Amino acid sequence: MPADLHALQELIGYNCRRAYLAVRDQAIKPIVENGLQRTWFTVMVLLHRNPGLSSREICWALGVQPPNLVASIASLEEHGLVERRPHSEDGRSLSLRLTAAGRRLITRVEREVERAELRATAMLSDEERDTLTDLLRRIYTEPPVD
Amino acid sequence: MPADLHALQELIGYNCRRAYLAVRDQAIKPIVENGLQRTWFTVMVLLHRNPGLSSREICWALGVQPPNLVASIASLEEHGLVERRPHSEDGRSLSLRLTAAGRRLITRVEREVERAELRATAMLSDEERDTLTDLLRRIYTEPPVD
DNA sequence: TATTGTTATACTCTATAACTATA
DNA sequence: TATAGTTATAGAGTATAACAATA
Repeated sequence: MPADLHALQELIGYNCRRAYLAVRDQAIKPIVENGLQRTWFTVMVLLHRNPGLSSREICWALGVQPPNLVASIASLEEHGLVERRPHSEDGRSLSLRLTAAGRRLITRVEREVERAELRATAMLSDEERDTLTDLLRRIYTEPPVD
Repeated sequence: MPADLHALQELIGYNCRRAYLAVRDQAIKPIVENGLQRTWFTVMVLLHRNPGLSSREICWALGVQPPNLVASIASLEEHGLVERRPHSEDGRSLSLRLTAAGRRLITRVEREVERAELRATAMLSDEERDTLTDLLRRIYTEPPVD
């Protein structure tokens, strides 16, 4: 006897969360198979398009707190995927960019993650997938009333 | 100088997660203001429509592991919101249902959470909100290819 | 032998306070 | 004084192994 989930499925937060977990379960596979962690992947995608970002700028872009990025960036540097340089204008900041190895790796992983996401959402048409992405983006880019 | 988030915003998982966090930040307010935790709220909504569910059935419905529900259900019982009865047919199971106080509380909180979700998604029309909910639900109810 | 509820445990993710060095 | 990066730490959330009671 399956439970009646109707009341929960009316909640937008519940649906976002369940869909996120379903997509993540697929997308995480190529990430770990290539020796990365989820946070590393997100940081690397961001640095790929935005070389020279500081740690603080990554925090703003991803909505995470600075202390939670320290270990990830240190690991990325130890693995030779990211390098830290002194910022040219601000002695407090460190300028982050992918190494050549980092660029090679993230190019491949990004492609594999996109394929995994397509598999996880194979029940949607291309148009439905575009609609979904647009609606979701509007929720977190347009600020709430409160 | 805002970072170029274009590559991340192409990823469905990233968009689901950011939208989920934005909605959750609003929906959590009436939950904690009424002395509940997020997990308690979800369990209570489920029990409201499905009196008599066992702990294991709640795990199936919510996609969580049994050990992670033990503390929540114990707390709900201590607070007089949920009661455990021996299952009529299976001596191993415990039948869970809301108390009268639990029903009164979840009725109010559910209404307030719905209002909070509407505020968090006020930039969408009613039709767009329905479309979004439908697309998200299909992702986690229709199983992936793998 | 299998399942329910449970304990113990560990690992990840996230949040806050406080330090240091630079501005 | 304010900010960037960092340390230490604590709290959620989630996962697995193993046990007793029941099937």
